[in-house]
Amino acid sequence: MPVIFSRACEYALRGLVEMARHPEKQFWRIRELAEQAETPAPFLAKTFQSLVKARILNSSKGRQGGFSFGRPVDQIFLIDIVKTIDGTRLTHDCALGLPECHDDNPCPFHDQWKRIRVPLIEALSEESLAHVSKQGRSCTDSS
Amino acid sequence: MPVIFSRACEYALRGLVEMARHPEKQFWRIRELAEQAETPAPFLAKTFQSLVKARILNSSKGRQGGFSFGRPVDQIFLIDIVKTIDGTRLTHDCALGLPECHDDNPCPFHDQWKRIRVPLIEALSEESLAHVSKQGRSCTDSS
DNA sequence: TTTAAATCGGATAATTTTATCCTATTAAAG
DNA sequence: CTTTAATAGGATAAAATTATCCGATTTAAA
Repeated sequence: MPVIFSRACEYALRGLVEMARHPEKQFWRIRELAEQAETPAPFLAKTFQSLVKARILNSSKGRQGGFSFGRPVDQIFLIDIVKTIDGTRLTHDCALGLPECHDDNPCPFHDQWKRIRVPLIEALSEESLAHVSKQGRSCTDSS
Repeated sequence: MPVIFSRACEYALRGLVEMARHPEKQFWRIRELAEQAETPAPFLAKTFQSLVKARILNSSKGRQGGFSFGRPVDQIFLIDIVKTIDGTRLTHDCALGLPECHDDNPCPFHDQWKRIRVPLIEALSEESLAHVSKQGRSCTDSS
């Protein structure tokens, strides 16, 4: 198991950050991007289809085609990407897997998880691709 | 995918909480416990083997056998259970899946994830089974 | 007009996780 | 001593996720 995001989501985030780090590039071909982000190209391609449907990315077929952002990177937030690919499990579901767990019928870990989940949602909602892409290092940067 | 713990870990936590809620019971048979915790019995049994190895549980074979706690429930912390079953991925690994990501070579999401992960580790380290089992409701309680 | 190069999307394969099964071992009850 | 009932652990099955493949479609260059 991955850490908190699915592999698909990890790969998408890595790819999108890589794109955001190179604003001079208009269109990214999936194979080049996958190489930079160190992700399996066909899997990243599949995942990007969802992001196109969600209007986070534009795609253009044919020669000179590729992917570009659907809107400015300071208007794309991590929560948009995570929800598109992983859905709402991280933001809505019970940490112990109990479907009937809600605020008015809490599982034993409900309050503790809520204290973690709420700041996590806030962080994902506030962090734009523009900001995140300026943090840390690129996958393929030498340390 | 589950939320943050693996299914195995979700089931273990639910089973252990159920046990802790009934201190009058000396030994739990796996089938009865699985029923109470609403988990698949053979899978819970497998998972409990790890907890026995980790000395969190005792087991006793044969007639009248079953599982009991390896130490007082106020000395068993959620982090012990999570680490036994899910290992250190939640506490150690990079949220973007990059193996080379560390404090001195951070991925773009490293700091944000750290701000979530550290309180999560603290919560898991401070919450004993004794405390958690007094929170919320049992799986099979009616609301 | 033809060719080359890109995504799209359905099908399939591989891997991991989840779930079950069965025999062996153990211990208490009869 | 035999039977019964429990866990241990290896083998297997099922399901979900991850990964790949290939033909169809699209677009620009030759």
